[in-house]
Amino acid sequence: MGRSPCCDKVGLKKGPWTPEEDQKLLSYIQEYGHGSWRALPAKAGLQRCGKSCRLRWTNYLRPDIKRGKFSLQEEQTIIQLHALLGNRWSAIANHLPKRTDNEIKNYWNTHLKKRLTKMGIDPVTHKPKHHDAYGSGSGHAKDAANLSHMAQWESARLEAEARLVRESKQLIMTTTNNHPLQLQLQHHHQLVNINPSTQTHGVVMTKAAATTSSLPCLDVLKAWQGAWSSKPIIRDNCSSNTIVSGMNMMMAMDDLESPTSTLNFPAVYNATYPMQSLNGKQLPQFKEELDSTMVLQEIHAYNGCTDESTTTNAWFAEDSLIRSNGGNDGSSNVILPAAAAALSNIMEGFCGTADMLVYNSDEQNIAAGEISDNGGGGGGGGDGSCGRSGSNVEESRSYWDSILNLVNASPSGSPVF
DNA sequence: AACCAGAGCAACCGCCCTCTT
DNA sequence: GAAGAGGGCGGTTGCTCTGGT
Repeated sequence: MGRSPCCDKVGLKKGPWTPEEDQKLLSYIQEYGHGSWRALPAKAGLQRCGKSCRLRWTNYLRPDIKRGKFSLQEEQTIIQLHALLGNRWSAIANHLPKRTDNEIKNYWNTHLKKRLTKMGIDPVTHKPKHHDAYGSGSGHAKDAANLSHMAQWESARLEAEARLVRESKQLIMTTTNNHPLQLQLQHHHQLVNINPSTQTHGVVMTKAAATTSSLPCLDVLKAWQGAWSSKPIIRDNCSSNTIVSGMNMMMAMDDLESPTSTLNFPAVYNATYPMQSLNGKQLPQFKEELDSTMVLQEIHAYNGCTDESTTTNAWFAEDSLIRSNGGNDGSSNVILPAAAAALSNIMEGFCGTADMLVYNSDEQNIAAGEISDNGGGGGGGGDGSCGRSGSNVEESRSYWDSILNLVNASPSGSPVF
């Protein structure tokens, strides 16, 4: 395809905009709207290409733009969303009212990236640069500090991912069934069972005996396995196949890697995800694949599933799902990368890898180190050994409240949440 | 006061996607 | 279905500002 740049016409001005040009553009758009950007410059009497006009408008002249220093909350939000979304600045900008993607991108590159680097956190992966900060041998104060910082960032990421999963679930719920969702994760030779249908409260994870199950949609899962050749096993109680998914979900299990922080989903998905083609159809780009409904459709198409209620399996590790679904306890049956990712992080918290925040049932009441235990021994995360101090809990709670409020207030058409 | 280096940011470039014909 | 137009997006560039010497 390809086409020539819109600015290659001779005589078109480039470079910084003058106040006069700004005024012309502003006046024209206020009176007529921008309409076709390509046609706009001539109509507005500007010697600029349409693209330049559009950029000037969207990044600078638009009346609903807030300029100036970023607040602490905005910074935190950017970091959180960057951990989740990577360099998808426009998506991030959707959650920062009145900020442009360009501004956020610049701010990230000039401030936040450096700050994270100074903290010993890789700004790309949002992980500590020296991995053994996780290790048991990190008795040094430096490592402890890193761990603390890292836990904060990881918590941020967890929150965002969980949010994403919730939204995905809400989409899918419109198309699904009433089958209870039950999910088991093998963790260090023990199964962790998540069964929202039997729990009304909190993230419930119980260790259970290993079972064998079968699953109609095994092929899809095998594809996942190929993509992520790590060890974890995911079982689905609704059927009887053992599903082996190397999904990054499992990274949390043994090597404590986590998904989205280490890898941007889009990049990973597009570059290495072997399930690029389902039934000869391309899976949606990750940009859109957050629209889980589309993924659901693709997977159904691939599996030839005619009955959504019985053929696929949903992973919903997010608290709102797991907490009482009331009569709506149906699992939507699709494997969502985001869901798995979030689950991995919940598991990560469950395993007590850091003083991690873990969701409780009330999304506005996130407690540090708390996790509901379905009577089976919730593991290290809930024993308080890795919890924050009380004041820090409050601080974190407050922080998350603000973030969640922000995300909740996100535009409905947001491509992310 | 002059010079230099680094930071900050507006704007450009080019790729990609979607929509229209 | 193919091709082109329009626009969005992320990466990069280069100018300006600021602080240090």
